[in-house]
Amino acid sequence: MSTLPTSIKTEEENAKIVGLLKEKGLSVTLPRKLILALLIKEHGPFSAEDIFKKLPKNACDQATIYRCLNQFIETQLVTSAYLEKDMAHFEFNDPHHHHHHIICKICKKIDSFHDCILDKIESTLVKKGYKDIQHRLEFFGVCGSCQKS
Amino acid sequence: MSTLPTSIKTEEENAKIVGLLKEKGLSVTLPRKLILALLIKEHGPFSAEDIFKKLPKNACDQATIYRCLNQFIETQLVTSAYLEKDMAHFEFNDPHHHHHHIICKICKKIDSFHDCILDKIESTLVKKGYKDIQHRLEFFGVCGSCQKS
DNA sequence: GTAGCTGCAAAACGTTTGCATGTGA
DNA sequence: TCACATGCAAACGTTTTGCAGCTAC
Repeated sequence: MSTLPTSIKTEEENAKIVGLLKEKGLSVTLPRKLILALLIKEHGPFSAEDIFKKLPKNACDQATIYRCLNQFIETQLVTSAYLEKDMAHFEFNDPHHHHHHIICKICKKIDSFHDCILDKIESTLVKKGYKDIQHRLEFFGVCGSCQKS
Repeated sequence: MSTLPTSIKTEEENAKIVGLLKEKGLSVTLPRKLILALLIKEHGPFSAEDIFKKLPKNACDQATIYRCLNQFIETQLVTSAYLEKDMAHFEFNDPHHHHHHIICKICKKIDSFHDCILDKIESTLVKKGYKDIQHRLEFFGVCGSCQKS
C-alpha cells in the first residue's frame, strides 16, 4: 500500500508496529513507526545518531528521535544502556530474547550473550521490598583480535 | 605533619594513598591525593560535582577532577557507572568489597548488595577469547517507601 | 631539566526544551 | 476539533580540550 514508508515492507510488519504502539497508549505517527521498525529489524544496540543516519533522509528530526526513544523507554518498548562513555545505546526490548552485552575496550565491537543467572539476585531484592525491578549488565574486555595488535 | 591537607588526617592514610598512586605509575599530586582520599573514605557512588563540592574550597578545578577520574578509571583505581541518565558516578574500586547497586526509579536512593554470581558468565567470555574482563551490573526498581506514596 | 600536571576559559558533545506549525484520533 | 507530535533553533549540563604556567621527580 502506497501510504507505507519504504522501510516498512509488509502489511504484517506494519500491523505489528501499530499494535505495539497502541498497546502502550502511544499515538501512531510516522516517525514512531520508522524508529520502532528499525529497532525491531536491525536490532542494535544503536545510538540516537546511528538511528538518525539509518532512517531515510529527512524522515525525522533528531529531537523527535530523542523524544520518541524516551517514550519507548518509559513504556518499556526499548531499553537503553551506556556502553561507551556519555552516549546511550538503544535496543528493542524483546522479552523472548533477553540478553546482555560485552564490548571490546579497544575496538568497541559489541557482542552479546544470553546467559542470565540473575534471578537469585532479583529475589533477594524482592525480599528487600523493591518492586518493578529491572537490571542492566554489561561486560567490558579486550577481544581476541585486539589482543594481537 | 603540616604538609598534609586537612582532609588527610594520618600519616598512615597518606602512605596508603601515595602507595596506591605510585603502584599505578601516577605521579603524586595534591588534587589526586585529595580525590582518592575522599573516594576511599566516603565511598560513594559520587558524581564529579559531588566530589567537587566535598573537597575543600579551591582545592582543585573541575577539569582536574575529570582528568584525575579518567586516569583512575584507566588504572582501575576507581569504577564508573551511569546510574542516572547522562551523568557518571564514581567509586573507589576496592577488590575486597566488590558490590553492585540498586537505585530507586523514583527517589534515586542508591543501595548496594554483595551477591555476585557472575563468575559463570565470565568464564564463558574467557572461552570466547576475551581478556581483561570487567562487568557492570545495576538494578533499578521502586523502593518500599516510594511504593507507599 | 623535563615530562607531565594544573587552572582557567572556551569549546564540544549528547541531549532537552520552547515555540509555532502540523497531524492523528 | 483539539490534544498531542513534530521541526527548528536555541539552550542545557556534563565532560573535554588548548594553552600558559607550575610541580613532581
